[in-house]
Amino acid sequence: MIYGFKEVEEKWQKIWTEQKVFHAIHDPKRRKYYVLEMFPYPSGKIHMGHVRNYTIGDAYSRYKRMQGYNVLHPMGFDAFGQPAENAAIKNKTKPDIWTHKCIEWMKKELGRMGFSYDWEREVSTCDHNYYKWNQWIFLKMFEKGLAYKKGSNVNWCPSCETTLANEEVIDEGCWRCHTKVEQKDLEQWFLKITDYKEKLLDDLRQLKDWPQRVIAMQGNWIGKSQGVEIYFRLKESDKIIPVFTTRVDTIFGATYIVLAPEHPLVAEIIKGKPEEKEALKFIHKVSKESKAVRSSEDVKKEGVFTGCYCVNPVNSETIPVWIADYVLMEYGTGAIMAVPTHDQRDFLFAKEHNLPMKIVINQPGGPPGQAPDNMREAYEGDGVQINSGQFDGLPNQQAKLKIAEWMEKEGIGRIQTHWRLRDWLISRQRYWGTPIPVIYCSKCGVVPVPYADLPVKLPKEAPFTGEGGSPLSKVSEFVNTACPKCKSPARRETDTMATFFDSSWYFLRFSSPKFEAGPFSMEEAGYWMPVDQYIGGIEHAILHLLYSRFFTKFFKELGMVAFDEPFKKLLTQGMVLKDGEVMSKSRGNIVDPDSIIKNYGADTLRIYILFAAPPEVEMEWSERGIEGAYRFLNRVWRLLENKRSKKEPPEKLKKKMHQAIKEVTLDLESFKFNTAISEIMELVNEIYQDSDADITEAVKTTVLLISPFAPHFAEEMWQRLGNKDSIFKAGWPKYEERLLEESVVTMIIQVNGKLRCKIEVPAGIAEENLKEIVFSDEKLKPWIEGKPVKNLVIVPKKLVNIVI
RNA sequence: GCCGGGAUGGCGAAACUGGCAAACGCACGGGACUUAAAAUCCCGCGGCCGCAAGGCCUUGUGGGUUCAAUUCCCUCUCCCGGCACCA
Repeated sequence: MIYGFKEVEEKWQKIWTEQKVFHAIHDPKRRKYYVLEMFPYPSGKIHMGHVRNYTIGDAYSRYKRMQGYNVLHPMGFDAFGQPAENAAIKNKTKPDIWTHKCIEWMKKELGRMGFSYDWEREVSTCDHNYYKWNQWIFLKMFEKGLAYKKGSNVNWCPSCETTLANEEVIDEGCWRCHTKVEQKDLEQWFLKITDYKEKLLDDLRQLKDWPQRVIAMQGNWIGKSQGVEIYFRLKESDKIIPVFTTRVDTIFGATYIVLAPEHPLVAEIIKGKPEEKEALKFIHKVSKESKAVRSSEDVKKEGVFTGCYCVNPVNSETIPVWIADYVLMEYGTGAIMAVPTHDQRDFLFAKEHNLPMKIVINQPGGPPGQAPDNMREAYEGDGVQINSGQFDGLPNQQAKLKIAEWMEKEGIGRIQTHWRLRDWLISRQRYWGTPIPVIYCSKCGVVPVPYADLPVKLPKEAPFTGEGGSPLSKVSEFVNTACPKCKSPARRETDTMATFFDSSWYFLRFSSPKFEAGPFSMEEAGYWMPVDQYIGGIEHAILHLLYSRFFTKFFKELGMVAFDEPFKKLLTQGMVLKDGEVMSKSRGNIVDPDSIIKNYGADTLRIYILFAAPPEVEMEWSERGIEGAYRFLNRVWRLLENKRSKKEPPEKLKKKMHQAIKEVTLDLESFKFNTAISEIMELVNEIYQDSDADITEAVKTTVLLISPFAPHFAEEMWQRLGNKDSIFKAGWPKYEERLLEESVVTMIIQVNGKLRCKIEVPAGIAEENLKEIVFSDEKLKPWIEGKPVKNLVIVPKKLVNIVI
């Protein structure tokens, strides 16, 4: 008998849909559980990555439902974005038509996998009922000064023809198309995420159930570094040059200072100096170098002397001011103090340009008072201060604090913190996104669109030529409008929002997807949120997860939510590989989930993908593995053929059954689907061993345990076992600890830590009796006979270790 | 360089708080059933020595703690990821 997956899967999918089995109802009396998987971009086809992500979430949410939780498990589409525009250009269609078609396709494919979504809560970010609230949120941020426009040097992807946020630049390339990113000076809209940097960093500590690496990545990205800003006064003009350092303990060793070539003071201080010409030449040369070239490590550090001197405020020494390409304007103050003896970069530069050096930290164990001339590299480690005035003799870590405090008191420095995180650039010069709800009036300036006028709808038509420039700017009916304040002719903003804006709060919308008085109902969000379990790819470790945390903190400030963090637990699932590589069109190694569903059924695919590896590690695709999963389901299916025996099931089967319930339950709690399934396999193997007895209970249990993983299969078997109602109403099986207790236990007998034999004894055996049995054991004789026992370790019910 | 993660049979992996290393599956070998094949069911399956009983070795490297280490501590190597001329 072979399991007819096709009919079975279609049958149950139809029943689930008709009976709205997965519809979540707001009910504060019940305990809720919110399981969410990152919603997909509707490309039209689901890939194995989606299958893995959504199977994990589905299995877990079905399990939680069976445990009696009121489960929210919604799905939607991150539907704005560039591929729709590209498709429009390529296929001569419109982005919204293309997108909606893709959504339909994808819904069908998701349906075929048997995922238990509440489709009544579906949201699509390109729907104006959704993006209206993007605009509303933007206006709120604008009111609070968190959304602002400024001209600056921004990342530009020449292929996508749009600006990018810092977070979207990966290895100097565009996150979407990998094209090398260029720098451009443009006026753009930013969100002041930096206002939340401290909370974003500190609250990472709350996220106990997030993967370590995601926490680490966000921490790195936010990049807090504590140090001191020191004021150097120019010798001839009294102008102050602030520099930032994290090594204030080395300040007495500063023998020159260096400005970035772009530093605003440079032009002023070199003016009229004999060095001016050389300096200008150098600055010009550096300005032509790309960021990538300039920051590559093997490039020699170059620089020129400015002709100026300044004063080291701690010891009044006069030191020269240089310009060099290894100092970056974007970080710190764009100027550094150079301590060649204790910073490797400064060391190399000083050697190259014959600049003076002074040791101020004594290397422990090293020759005391070593001359800088003998140094081969800078000493960056800890040690004791020397040549540092009143701080001599202090360990440098202590000196760091003392010097900083002293400098603050003297007014020559200030303790300061620098951050890597920059404000979030959200303007995109693209059509298929949320219009930024702002109007430019020649009289009134930048005017936000009044709330009552939302949504600012995207025009249905726009010219998609692929020739660059924002398509919206070419739609005159859209662009030309009246100023909301003075009614005179005005222009609309034609940039749209980055799509990461859309996805920064969709999890809140799911709580009340049709709410009309705001982005979400505070009452319903208050019940469902935060997301209890979030599941998605590691590629969003910074981007989406950081932005969502930022939005949540903003909503909290507005009093719209009561929590700090949107996602309580996070699981980042591993990628699905084929032949050791990521599946991709360009590699031509894609396995289409649909073909697997056709040949083996969705349940086989689900079981396979959960069984092959733990969810968070990458897994290698294996056709053999699929066959194994298929074989396993059929093996379970054949249990239906079993002739009903009246023979009492043996003790070991009952025990295995309860053990399986226990293990599967524990494994599910910690997302160890692979071992959960292996435990069910063991149970099935045991049932086969005892198939001459009455196995009804054991089979029932097997089907219940397998139901979160292979839901159609389980429903069908459940029905054939004589049950009328859906298995998902049956409740999660319970185990009895009592039945798991062994009356006879196998104990391991070790001699000097080495396994020598095993004995079976009653579980509650007294130590004295145990010793007696052990020491009279024939097999042990050769090992212990005639040797004095030095120690005897007894671990009850487990082992005895005889030390001789 | 800093931060985070990892390394276990031919392969994917398992081992709870330190207590039988390799569960479960894949691949492979053998047997049963069959005219035959497929499917299925049963058995074997880390390495070395041995007819066997059994013994010795084995969780990237070297060391330590412990009666006992895949697990804890230190050293090193390699792999993956993030940040980085970041001052």
